Amino acid sequence: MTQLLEAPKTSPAEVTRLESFLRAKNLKLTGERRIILDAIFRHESHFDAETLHADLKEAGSDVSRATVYRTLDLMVQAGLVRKNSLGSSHANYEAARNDDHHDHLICLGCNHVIEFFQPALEAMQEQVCQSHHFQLVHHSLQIFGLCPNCQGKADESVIRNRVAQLHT
Amino acid sequence: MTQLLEAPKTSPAEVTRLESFLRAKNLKLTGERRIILDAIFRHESHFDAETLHADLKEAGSDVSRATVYRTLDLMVQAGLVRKNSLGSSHANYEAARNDDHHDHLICLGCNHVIEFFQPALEAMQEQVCQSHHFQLVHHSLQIFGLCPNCQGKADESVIRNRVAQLHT
DNA sequence: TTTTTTGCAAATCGTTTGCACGCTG
DNA sequence: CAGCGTGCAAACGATTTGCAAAAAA
Repeated sequence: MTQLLEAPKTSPAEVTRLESFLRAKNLKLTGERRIILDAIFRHESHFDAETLHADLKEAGSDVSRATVYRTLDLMVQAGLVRKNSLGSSHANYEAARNDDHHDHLICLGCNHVIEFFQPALEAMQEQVCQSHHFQLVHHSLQIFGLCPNCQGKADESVIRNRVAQLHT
Repeated sequence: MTQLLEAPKTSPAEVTRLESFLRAKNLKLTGERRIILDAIFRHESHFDAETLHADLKEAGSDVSRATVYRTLDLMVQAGLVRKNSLGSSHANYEAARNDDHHDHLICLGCNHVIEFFQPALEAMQEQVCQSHHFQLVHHSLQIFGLCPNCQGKADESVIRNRVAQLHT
């Protein structure tokens, strides 16, 4: 929730990771890539390409929208960023700080996102795959509903409608 | 509007369900809506708006694309159709034949979709919600990987790339 | 008749791309 | 210097919308 306006300081670990990814692919570490990586890791939570682009502009870095998209893509490939939709029709991203895989609870009332990790759930998915002789590569679990704050307050029909429009 | 000539046979149950939904909302049962409902339930599996529109055209029913989209939306609200993305950037739909909720295994090699239902998995999601005082309304679980046929055959880097592009 | 629906085409939204120029290795 | 990267603006694909004409209640 805290918006950091100061102190960029991307952890050196991330820069290093990006560097080796780029080197391995004969790609270059440009100023724009540094700046974007930095802006990404300044976000505490989820963000989208538009927001990121706005952030950069506000910070005085006029990186083009095209470059933002291209770079986000690159970061995803490098494993530095994760991409989710969270039910919306446009992509959302989050910095991959550790290797902390998690799933999401998404509030249909206020759009608040809660992250959770449940090993038993993961294990059971593995099991499902095994029983179908299916080789698991990736999975996405999104749970939509109402956070404690929004329970009772939300209009039933509005919620129904939102559910019908979800892009999941 | 044009009439279908061959063995439509939407189960009367579906028509009835649509009728009562429409009546409850003071909406009208038009020829287009009948025809589209019919086309939807003729699909065994998943389909998208474009495909459905093409089907209709091929069958001689020239329903406009706009109406297809509008009607799919309506059907989702009526609970007659379910909407998923299956990882793609456009919406996919499937007729809701019973109340058979299920999740999906999606092959990154051939796009084959396998449906599964695992009660224990559902229960565990309920549990996660409870522990977060979160009121579950809807959930979406998609597992991406390789079906038995595609295992071994798929190019590692191609798969990696597809995963990065998933819209989930 | 009154109200909802349709078709059309234009508009939107998020994202991608071709190209000429600029920068990194 | 050879490529890769960037900005720009135009292109894109999926979906939505305003409006006048057409159909249902």
